Amino acid sequence: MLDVRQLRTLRALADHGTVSAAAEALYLTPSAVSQQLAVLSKSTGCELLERRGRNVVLTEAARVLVTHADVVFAQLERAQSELRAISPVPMTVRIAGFPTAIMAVVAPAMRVLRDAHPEWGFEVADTESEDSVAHLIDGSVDVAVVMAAPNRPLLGDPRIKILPLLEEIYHAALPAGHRLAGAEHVSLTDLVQEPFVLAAEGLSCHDQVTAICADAGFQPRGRYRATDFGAVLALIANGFGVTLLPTLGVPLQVPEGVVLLPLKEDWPRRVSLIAVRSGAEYPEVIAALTAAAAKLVP
Amino acid sequence: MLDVRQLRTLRALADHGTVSAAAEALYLTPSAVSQQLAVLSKSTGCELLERRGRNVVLTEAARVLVTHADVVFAQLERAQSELRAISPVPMTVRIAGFPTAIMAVVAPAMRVLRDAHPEWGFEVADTESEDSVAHLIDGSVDVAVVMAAPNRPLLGDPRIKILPLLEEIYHAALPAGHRLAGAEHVSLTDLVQEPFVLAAEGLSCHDQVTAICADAGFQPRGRYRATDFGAVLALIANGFGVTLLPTLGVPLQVPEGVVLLPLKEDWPRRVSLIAVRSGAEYPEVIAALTAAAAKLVP
DNA sequence: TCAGATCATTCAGTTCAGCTTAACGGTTTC
DNA sequence: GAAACCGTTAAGCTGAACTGAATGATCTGA
Repeated sequence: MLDVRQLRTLRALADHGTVSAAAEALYLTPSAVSQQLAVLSKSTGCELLERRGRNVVLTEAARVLVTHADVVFAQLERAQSELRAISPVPMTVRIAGFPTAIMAVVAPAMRVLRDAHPEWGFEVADTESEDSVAHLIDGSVDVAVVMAAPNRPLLGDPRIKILPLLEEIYHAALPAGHRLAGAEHVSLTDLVQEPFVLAAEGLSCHDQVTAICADAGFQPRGRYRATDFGAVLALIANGFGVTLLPTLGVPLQVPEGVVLLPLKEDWPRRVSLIAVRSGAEYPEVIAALTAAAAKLVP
Repeated sequence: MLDVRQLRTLRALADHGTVSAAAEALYLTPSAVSQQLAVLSKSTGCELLERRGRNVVLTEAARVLVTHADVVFAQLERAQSELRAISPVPMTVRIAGFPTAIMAVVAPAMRVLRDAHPEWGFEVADTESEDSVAHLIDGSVDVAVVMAAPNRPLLGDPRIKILPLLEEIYHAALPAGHRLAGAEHVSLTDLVQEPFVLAAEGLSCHDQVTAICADAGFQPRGRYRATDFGAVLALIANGFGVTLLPTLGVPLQVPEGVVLLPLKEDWPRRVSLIAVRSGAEYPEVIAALTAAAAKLVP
């Protein structure tokens, strides 16, 4: 019978592309990965790897096997998930999310869950969405709140189940005395010449704002950088520029000297998703997150 | 993550009822089984066994786990089955069947398969249906041709997939000079006083005939026993009694001195089934068996 | 064009998970 | 009440699976 450990190794190879990378992900040496796959190949009677230069690629047989393996993994998750619900050992939920989601959605949801299940343990990780999904797959996190993005291939992975969470619109944050501050709403085209206060490069908030501006046909000028929204707003309050804030980024108390106006356009939207491992779907956690999101964006 | 080997052990315990019996089935010591299940219990956080006197019984959690495990096993079978089809290593099909089925159905079907796939290997086991199913489950056989019977619980096992094969009627075999030998057909009630030539006790043919007679309200009298149909018919030809033969038991050449007459009643029927492991369904083999059966009983 | 870097595999040596053996306590049976 | 049986535990051992070093093949950049 097929060995699930070997299937897991094959899966890691499919994920990471090279034996070395798979080995690293599994905390093994390349040697061990190579040996495991050799045994698997022998036990199935199929060639699974094909050398392509100094690398290897999966054969058709290996791809078929990976597809089946994913179903097995999901079923094992499902079993474990159901047992966790039966088990007297208190459950520990490990949640990953991007910073604003944790503030606005995860934390309130966890409060509800803690009140309902005081014995549960909670772990929260503040990670960018790519990392969240990777942690989901390697099992170090159970539920992830991630942002939808076109270039996020892992969200199509069969091992991951995706559920919609919320959709945010953006607001423009302006200094109180700004020429546009009196309007009902602001158009992106109004902001072409404005100096922007942006998040640090590499953070998703930075990428999002620049992407939105790029879609609108300009590149945001901005000499000021700050890592969190509080700092960004403080800079804006003092007249250093403007920025775009997604709904979750709007703090409960808008600081003095900052005006938030909805965008005239309705297309720059930020879609957040819940991601869980297929089979291990934590229905209560999902329900709590969804409820918390519904309170913010009904 | 759950260990499939441990799940298999739990399954064996569920099958065999006791740790000792499960151990024997797995070619392990009871100690090993106990230890595996202890580890599984710890890793799930659930009690899986409950002592009941000097035995153990599965808890609810364990039963849930077994249900999930069966799905995993089937999926692993499915993967292996698909790879076998891709593999360049020639397939070996291991078929078990009861004696008459092998003669009448399995052998002709295998001939067709061998002509289509000269490189395939074949192994045939002549076993009673209970054993066939057991071998199917323990993996030592791939396809089994078995008889349906009310007291055959394993046919409801989720690890086994059942397909209809054929339905036989019975014939009465009489000596040529017998008082009933001239009739169109014979009723069971005509045979109440007749001496029967039966198969050896313990063989399914014996049980079937006595069961049919019991249903008709009498116990077959019979001092003569023989293990195979040829011998039975030879005894009948020499006037030692009568018997009931299912269609597959009717040899191509009815020996001189024996008359076969259809039964007037249509209810003593023998239903044969194909059994395969869920997931490993050998479609070509099934097709060949079904085709061979259709030739016999259109 | 060649040296150095990278990658997968092989082989020998080692380690530890998981087995067996042996001993024990509880339960049933005669 | 002794003997048989069953499951669990403890101790020790074995082999499957890992590591590490060596090899060959390939790619890259100077």
